[in-house]
Amino acid sequence: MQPSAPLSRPFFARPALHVARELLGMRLVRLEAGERTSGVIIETEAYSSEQDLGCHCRAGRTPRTQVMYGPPGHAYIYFTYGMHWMLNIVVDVEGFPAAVLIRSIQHSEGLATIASRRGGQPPAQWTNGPAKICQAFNIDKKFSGVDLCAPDAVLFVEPGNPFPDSCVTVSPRVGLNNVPEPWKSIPWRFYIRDKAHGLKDKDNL
DNA sequence: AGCACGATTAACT
DNA sequence: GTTAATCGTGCTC
Repeated sequence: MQPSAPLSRPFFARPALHVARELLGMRLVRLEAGERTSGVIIETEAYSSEQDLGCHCRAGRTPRTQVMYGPPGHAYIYFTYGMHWMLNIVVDVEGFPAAVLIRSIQHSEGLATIASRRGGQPPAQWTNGPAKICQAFNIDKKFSGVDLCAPDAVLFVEPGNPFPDSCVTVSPRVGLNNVPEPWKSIPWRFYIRDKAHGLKDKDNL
């Protein structure tokens, strides 16, 4: 498979639910010292608007959430539980706060590098969580606000093989234990139902 | 200036 | 199933 051009800004300049669903099957790519590390996105969550009480933007514009109000296609990175970084991609139109959290990927390139950063965990545990992806790809606050659509981006998303709806499960978002309804249960999480079957015959795995 | 909590993970029992 | 780790952020005083 030839390397393809990264997804450009119009892909991200749409409502969070659309982008979250369509990112499934796309490839998250990290360039580091000339090496490619990548994986197919298999789980995402949508966060959208100040009315969404599960979204950090419920607090409005703050130093942390500022980037979510900016142009789409940039990285929104935040730190939680005193030790974990999370990668989101800013979506929707500039001025409207929305982002998609990348929760899980199926790693496929740069496996030796990923293994070295994942502390002897078995491969199935390398990138099956938002903080694990950031650890595996060496992503932290230095990526806050970085443009994933820039010509020289070292973190971006490539087109992949889209999953049909038959492979996709929709559910409430994870970890919003103290968030009031309806936001706690609103089905804004998208993931591949049967990873083994869903990823069958896909490239570069 | 102080406080409670978190879009999690790994290591326990 | 339970819990410690660990600190930035936003809110209250």
